[in-house]
Parts: sequence; C-alpha cells; structure tokens
Amino acid sequence: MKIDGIDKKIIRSLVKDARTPILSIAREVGISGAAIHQRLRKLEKSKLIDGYHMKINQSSIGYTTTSFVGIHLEPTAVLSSIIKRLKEIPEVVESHYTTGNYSVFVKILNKNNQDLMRVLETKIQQINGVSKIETFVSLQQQIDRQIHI
Amino acid sequence: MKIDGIDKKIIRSLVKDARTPILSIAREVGISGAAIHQRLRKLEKSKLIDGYHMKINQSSIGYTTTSFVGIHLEPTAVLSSIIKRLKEIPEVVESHYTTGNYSVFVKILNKNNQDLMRVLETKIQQINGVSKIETFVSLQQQIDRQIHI
DNA sequence: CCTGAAACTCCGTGATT
DNA sequence: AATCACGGAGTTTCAGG
Repeated sequence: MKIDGIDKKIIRSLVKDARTPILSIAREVGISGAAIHQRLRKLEKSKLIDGYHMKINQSSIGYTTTSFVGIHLEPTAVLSSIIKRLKEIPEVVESHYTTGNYSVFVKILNKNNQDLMRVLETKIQQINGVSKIETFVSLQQQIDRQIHI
Repeated sequence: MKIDGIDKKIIRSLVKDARTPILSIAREVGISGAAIHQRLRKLEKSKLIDGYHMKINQSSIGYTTTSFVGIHLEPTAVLSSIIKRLKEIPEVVESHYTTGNYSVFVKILNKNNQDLMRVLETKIQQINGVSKIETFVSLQQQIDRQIHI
C-alpha cells in the first residue's frame, strides 16, 4: 500500500475531524471531489482506516477517574476465559497481554475512587485465575493522540 | 446536562460510525432530521462530544508494537518540562501522571522491538530528570473500546 | 422540543480523457 | 488516476405549532 502526499492530507484531515466533507478536502487539496472519493475508498479497502468514531468526553458523563491495572495471573489461569470476564466489565476499555511484571494489563474508567474500588474488589479481583493486582491511578493526562502520519 | 434516550441513540450511532448521516439516524430514531441536527448541536456545545476522528490502523502503517512505559523521576525533576520533552517524541501517544510505583506512565507505539529500543534509549532515557524506566510490551490487545453510554 | 419546507451543499457513479 | 456532469441525498436554517 502506497500513500502519497494527497492521501496523507486526506488522512490528516479526517483524523482531525472525521465529518469533514469530502468536497471541502477536495478544495483544500486542489483536486476534484470524485478523486478524493476514489482515494478514500481505496484507503478504506486497504484496511489502513479502522473506522470513524465520535469521541465522548468521559468526564462530562461523570467518568473522572482513569486507572491502569496490572494483573498477575495464577499459573493455571486460562487467558481466554480471563479476557471473556474482563469484557463483561464495562469500565474496562483496554486490555493487553504483556511481557514484564504482569500478565494482563488493563485500562479502566470510573466515576470516582469509590467506584474504582468497587470494580477492583467486586469485579476484577473476583475473576477466577487472578492472583494479585496493582493499580496506578492517573491524576492527570497530558498527552492523548494518534500516531502521526 | 440531561441526556435522554434519543440522545443516547444519536451518540451510540456516531460512536460506532462518525460519518453516519444525520438523516439516517433520524429515520432510525423516528424523528425529523432537523430535530437530530438540533440535538447534536446541543451535545457538541455541552462538551460531551470531544470530536470525530478517523482511526488509523497502526499496524497497517508498520507500527506493530505497543508498549507501556513506567517512568521514575528524580526528586528534583520538573513535571512540566518532562511532559514537554515527551510531547516531542511522536511515538508517545498517551502520558499520565500517576499514583503508585511510577510518576509518569506513557503509552508508546513503535514499528518493532528495535525501534522501541531506540526510542527508549535515545529519547526517553535521555530526558533530564528521568531516573529509571520499566517497560511492558503488549503482545496482544484484546479489548479496545470507549465507555458505554 | 418538534416539524416541514426551502436553499444550499455534498455524495456516489458513470462516462470520458 | 483524474475530470465532468448529474440525480439522489444530506445539511442547515427558519417559521411555526
């Protein structure tokens, strides 16, 4: 998959605002809307584009606490069933299987510290196969962006 | 800010696909396009909506390695200047100031393990005030979603 | 908070270079 | 891989219930 300068302009424009009309990108770039349309179709087909998503301001709906939880597993634990249980916890927004100290590493969002405690104690800690967890609460997020093209 | 069932339907639809036409949401919900348009304006004004973004498939552009890096700071380190330096590293996509073992916790994307090593050694480790770092490489990501409304 | 209608803008496609 | 042309859709605004 080759990406030229025009493709990059299209991508940067839609990464910034996914609802930008194709025609306004066309005017900016200096080629026709139909051409932008064709390129976008190709980019979508190539799987370079994962989708277009509205981003919700989590704190505006009361989710003010972001945390990372390192999860140590018991030797007999089965990863796939752990993941299945994690998916059932709506507060869990990311889950990774990692090298290093932990086995599973998750990002969770909560309304407040009490809500965080509830999820840790009554949800994550209760999953069969979880032995020990370690929690890092984000006091402030300073960077949040995508990889730059 | 009150969110009713119609607002939720609008939000869910645009979280899934930010380019969904307002009119098609209108047909789904059963009210006029103008009404959806008005509600969306209000949601945008209320700051509940953080934006609409194209999501790039990072691995399709060669960024196949995701890692989390816990950064220990020297007692004299100044957070704001550390953050400033981190922002200059394009591979750093998230940065948090956290409780727990670390002081700063970042998510970084790399093309491969060698590229990861380069960024750790020649970029992050070189920042003035950084004492020790600990890296967790994601071998697999199983969950990636937004908080559910 | 909704609607319908008008004016405007955009989308998607087919024919063409 | 770009262009033009065009009919169908979508967006935005506004007067009105």
